[in-house]
Amino acid sequence: MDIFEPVQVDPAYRRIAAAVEEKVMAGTLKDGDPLPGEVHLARQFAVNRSTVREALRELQSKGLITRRPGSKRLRIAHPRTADVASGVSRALALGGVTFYEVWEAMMIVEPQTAALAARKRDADQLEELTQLIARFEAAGGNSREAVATVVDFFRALARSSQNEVLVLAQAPLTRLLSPTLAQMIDQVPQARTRIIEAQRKLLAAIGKGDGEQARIWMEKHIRDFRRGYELAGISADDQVTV
Amino acid sequence: MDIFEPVQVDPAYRRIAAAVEEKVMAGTLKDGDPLPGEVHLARQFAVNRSTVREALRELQSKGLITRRPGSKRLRIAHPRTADVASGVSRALALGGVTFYEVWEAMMIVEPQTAALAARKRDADQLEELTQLIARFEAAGGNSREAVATVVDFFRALARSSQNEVLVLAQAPLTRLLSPTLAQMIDQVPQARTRIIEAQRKLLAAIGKGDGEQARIWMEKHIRDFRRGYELAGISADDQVTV
DNA sequence: ATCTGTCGGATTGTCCGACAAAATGCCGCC
DNA sequence: GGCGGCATTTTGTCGGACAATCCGACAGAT
Repeated sequence: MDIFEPVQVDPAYRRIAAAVEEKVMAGTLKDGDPLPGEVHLARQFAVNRSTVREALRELQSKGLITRRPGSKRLRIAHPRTADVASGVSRALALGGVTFYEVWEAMMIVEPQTAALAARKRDADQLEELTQLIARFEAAGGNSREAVATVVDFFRALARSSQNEVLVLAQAPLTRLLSPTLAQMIDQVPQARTRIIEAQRKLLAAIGKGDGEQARIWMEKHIRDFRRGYELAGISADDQVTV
Repeated sequence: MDIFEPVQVDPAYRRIAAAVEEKVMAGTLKDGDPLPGEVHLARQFAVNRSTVREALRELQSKGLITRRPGSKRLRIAHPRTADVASGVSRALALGGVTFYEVWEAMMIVEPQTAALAARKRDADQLEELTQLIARFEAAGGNSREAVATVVDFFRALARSSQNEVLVLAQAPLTRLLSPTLAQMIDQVPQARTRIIEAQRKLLAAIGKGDGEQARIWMEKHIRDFRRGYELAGISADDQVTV
């Protein structure tokens, strides 16, 4: 009986967006290429400017086109990690994901990422990690800055794994954790020193290229997070927020 | 010297989108709630309908509002896994991620996910996995259908882990792998039987609640993928595509 | 030669009004 | 109560308009 699929007539703005997206994905339009002006596009697609603009908004929110600050021209862009990660965390938060689920995912991803990083890191990244530890120590009572540093540390570590997929997978996790992380750093006195210790051990292991040690310390580090959260009175069943 | 940050004045359509998004995230607008009509919104925001429409396109592409098929009314929606995953895979493909990176990420995520699934699965999910194996066997020479089944198997397995984060993390990976997976199934004769064997062993381990066995078999399964790709003449350094 | 002020053209952000097609709602009818 | 038909609403798209502002060029000042 179901021979016919529901016919789908996409509105013009959607097809225009799709056309541009297709050209971007195919590499015809490369990163940084300037997009023609709206009137020009409207003429090309034989469509009204308002219609083009709706298509552009869609592409813009996908991160496929962007405007350099203080400029009018739209340019082709490749979505940055931040763009995508924010979408993922939004979806997870709306999906009612609990703190435990995020933590569990981190327990799976981070230790192995650390192990990889230990094997693949280069000198620059080692240097960056070192500086981030210093920055965390310097942050002192400023919990916002402290959290930002921890997040940066995780990200730098993921980048050291030389695997862009892991960088992207990890970004939403830290983003979802950071609000409560701030809370924890404020309320649990020993949190700061434990974080520093873990980061130092991680750095040492990564510096030596000792993947197994890195993995073990990262596991402790993440486990510590959970203990810290419990001490701060945050339940594992609480839903994460953005 | 750099005392002043670049001043940013968001255009109206962006602030409107942000206003709606804020209400969604705060839970004021819940999933399924109908959105007022465009003219109504335009009056509320004291702005032209065209401006509202641009804001709506942006929200739409974020998956925060959607239209039920064959309906005119826009409704608040929570982004589904598919929405977000497509954005992630787009970003990864544009980022020039290689097949090896995706594979490596899968080697990290999937075995542990399988182990979790073995511990947490319920009867329904076990049943679903069983049927998916049957569907794969039935697919026969239809490589499109076969690939779709493999992807569904991975997804069902991730869902069995009862961890929505893992479901979301895994979706882009299989999506990026599937084009080449089809190629491989077509070209490597023994691929099909090996996949079936791995799926059966996985199902058995998960059925018994044996996490360790599930982990081991998933590891073999993923490793097999790589061998299969090599046999099909796909280099690990090839960039993935969507 | 470099910096500054100015000017015209191009482009964007926003508005207005309009219309056909499709969906929704209402109403009378069976 | 269910159903067909008509009026109303809503969306998709169009055309045109205007102020703000960015861009590039050009001339004048230091």
